[in-house]
Amino acid sequence: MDLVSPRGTQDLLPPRSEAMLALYEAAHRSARLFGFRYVETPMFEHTELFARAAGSTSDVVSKEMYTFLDKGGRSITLRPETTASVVRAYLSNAHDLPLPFMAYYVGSQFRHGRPQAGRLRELRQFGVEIIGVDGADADVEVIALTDRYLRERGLTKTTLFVNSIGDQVCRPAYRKLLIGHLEPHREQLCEDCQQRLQSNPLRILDCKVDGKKSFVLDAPVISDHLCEPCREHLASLLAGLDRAGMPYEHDPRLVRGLDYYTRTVFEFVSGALSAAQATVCGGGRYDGLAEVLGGPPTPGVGFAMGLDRVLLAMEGESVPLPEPRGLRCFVVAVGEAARASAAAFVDELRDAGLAASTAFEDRPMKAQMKMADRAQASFVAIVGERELAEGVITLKRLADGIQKTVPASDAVGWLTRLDDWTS
RNA sequence: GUGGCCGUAGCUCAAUUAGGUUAGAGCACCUGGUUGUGGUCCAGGGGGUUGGGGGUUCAAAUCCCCUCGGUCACCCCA
Repeated sequence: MDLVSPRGTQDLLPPRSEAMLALYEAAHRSARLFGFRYVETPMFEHTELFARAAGSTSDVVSKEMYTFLDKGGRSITLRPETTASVVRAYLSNAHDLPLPFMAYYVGSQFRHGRPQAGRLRELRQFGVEIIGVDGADADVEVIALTDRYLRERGLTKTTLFVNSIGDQVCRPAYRKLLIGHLEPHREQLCEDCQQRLQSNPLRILDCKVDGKKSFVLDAPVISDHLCEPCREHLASLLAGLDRAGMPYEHDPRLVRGLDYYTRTVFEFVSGALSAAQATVCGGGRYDGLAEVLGGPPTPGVGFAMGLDRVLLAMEGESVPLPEPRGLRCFVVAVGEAARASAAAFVDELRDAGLAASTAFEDRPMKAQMKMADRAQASFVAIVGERELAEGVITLKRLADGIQKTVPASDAVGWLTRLDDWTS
């Protein structure tokens, strides 16, 4: 039996697992701070949901999905992203949900690509969606949440890039214009871009190979060819970011792979990660998605943040990972006879809300002290024959070795009112 | 999914250059340094089918093939 986890997955163990947990907890705090409500959607969906939402030409759909037939013969896909699920869930429950619907989620996504650092087959994401608002203030709000979250994690080397990719009105027209500009140079394009000329010409602008060629640099950019409503939306977004004091770069070549994006697109890119996987968070507006899924026209905007990458970026910037709080007190029982009293004291501590633990077996005191140390306990309580005889408990603060013997009845108090230890 | 690099104890590595006796070290882990005190120090100990399979050879960690995994770039995205 091979004991390694499947390709592209990882076991998160202490202390890294606890750093990830801290990211989850912070995600909940941040989202709720902005008024988002927690949602859970299924880890798998009917394949059709993702196929319709993302567009069958996108890479995510054409080659990265974990798709299988269930025992009823249905085509099922492990979620590669969650926006489509949230919108589906919204549409099917719209009659009793408030508008705007502000939802957030935290969880795993699955994409079958070739793994490398910062690109896993099971990846953890934190995301939010605002459904039902078409004004740019909603866009500013989700960006502000991301910005705050990343800053509070201690990241300083991230840059926000924004752009507008137009809507159903101006994008097709721009697309035609762009193809017209590039068509005469077809022969000079790389193999990929010759394909993209029909499938996704906007991508050619940020192609690693062709992006620097003069006829590509001269190509028209979408932000110069937006329709009036889209132009206003972009202006309003940028004004909002300025007002909120968030630095950004307007990158007219920033594009998005999923078909449902309209108008606003944005990315937070970390300078602490290798360039190919440096996007820590991506998002944008998807005003066309609800209709694609068969619902009424419903605007939406959101982001998805890759928490595995956030963790890597923190490590890359040498941000100290949040220290998990250890035990308040490890209770050492000296001798078999003391174990019952020790167990009772542990229970008393837990009743008082203090994390406490003790050895599961009668072990030498030295070994128990070592256990306390490794449990990162702040204090050790010693319960032995002497203590039992006198009705006291010996407390030791591990950081400096200061030790006090106190009445057993007040021991919990000593471990609660830590200011008594200032001596 | 395409191409390059890599794969020795839990971790970081040595031994691979021209195949040659029981594959080493540091850190980590466990146990001791007597009778009630962790984190330091000292001593000892456990742990490796050299990712796996096949081949060449008297002999393979070392050479060849396949495979699995990691990593970097691409595709694309978080």
